[in-house]
Amino acid sequence: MARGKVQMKKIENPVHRQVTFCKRRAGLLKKAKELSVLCDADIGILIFSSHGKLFELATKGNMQGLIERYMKMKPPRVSQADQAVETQTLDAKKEINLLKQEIEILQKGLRYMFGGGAGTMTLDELQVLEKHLEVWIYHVRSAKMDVLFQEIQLLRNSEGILTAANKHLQDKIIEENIGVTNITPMASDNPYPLTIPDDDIFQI
Amino acid sequence: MARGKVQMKKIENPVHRQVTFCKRRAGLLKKAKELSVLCDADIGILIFSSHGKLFELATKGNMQGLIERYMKMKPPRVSQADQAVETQTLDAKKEINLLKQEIEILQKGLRYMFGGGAGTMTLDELQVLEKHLEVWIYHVRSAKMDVLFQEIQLLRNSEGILTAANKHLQDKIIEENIGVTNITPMASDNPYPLTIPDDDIFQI
DNA sequence: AACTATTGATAAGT
DNA sequence: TACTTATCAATAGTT
Repeated sequence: MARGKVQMKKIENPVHRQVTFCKRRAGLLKKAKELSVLCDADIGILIFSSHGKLFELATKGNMQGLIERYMKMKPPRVSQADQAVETQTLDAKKEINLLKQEIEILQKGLRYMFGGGAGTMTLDELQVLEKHLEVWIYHVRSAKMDVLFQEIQLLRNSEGILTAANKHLQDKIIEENIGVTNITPMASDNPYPLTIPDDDIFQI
Repeated sequence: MARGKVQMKKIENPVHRQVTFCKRRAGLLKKAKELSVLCDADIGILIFSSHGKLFELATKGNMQGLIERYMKMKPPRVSQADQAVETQTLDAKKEINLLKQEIEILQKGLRYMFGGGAGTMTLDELQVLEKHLEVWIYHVRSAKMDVLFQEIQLLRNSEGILTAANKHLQDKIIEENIGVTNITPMASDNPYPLTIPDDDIFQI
């Protein structure tokens, strides 16, 4: 280069080094672009400055594509993350297969239970299976109804207790109003508490 | 450069282009090494020739490390492959959950049947089971209908053949009655045989 | 692949 | 930071 050759070693003067870095970096990228155009090559350049700043060039498309292409050609090292994902996917597939098998078994069991034969069922078998299913669904609906009735019963019980408690309270209030006419009535108290009352509610 | 400037466009002559590619590639890599040494930079270069051949340079350590460093600094875009894997994993997880739920319900259904309706299922679970059973029964009924329609079709075909055969027989009888008046008519024979007639039925 | 005329890059100075 | 310029390096075309 101009005004004296340069020693092939790190430039010690930081200012000088920074200037050279800028100049030569620009030159390198220019050369790369030229090579890409003249020879129809696809070139990617990554430059990390000594301070960790990144400069990049990708002559065609994007750096990502270039890196992926590079990875495809040199896939020896598999990153931990990739391995983890791979393992995860394999595990998932295994689990899916196991679950499917389990379902298959359960379904076969059910079919067997209901007298249905293997895959292709005859009209009679279908008839039987339908009957069984109808029975089953009837039971399920019954169970559902039971649950609903239980809840209704519970609510009714609660209602009864609450109503009784309320009545008791109202009586108390009337009583007090008769005894001491100047006392403010408590009618504005919530007569329907939202919780089931404790036993001591009757000892007010 | 020497002996005339070059146009900044792809060199058409393949031989010429190949030579230039070699020369300039060497020059580019040399410049990169110089920059790396002089300015303490970490540089990676990927060059794919127009024929897809890969040339690479990593001034410090290896290209993998450089790429990983690059990825850390620019992680915004997710590659298609990654996205696909991600989707796959999610799908797998979804499928697993669905299968698990199905198994759960089937198992509970079985238990319910065997236990004669022990009240171990919640209202929601009963609801789901009922839905499943409805779907199942729907499928069974569809299968049944398929079988029935097939049989009807078969019967209709048979009916056509039998009707034709019957007509033929009746014609034969009328014919014979005209020829020999004393022969007893065969009109009392069952005009609709229950089996599909053999070919020789026409040779009576 | 080697040569060399010429262009391009750039180190140092401003 | 940008411009200048002397000098060196890269290389296009040729052998």
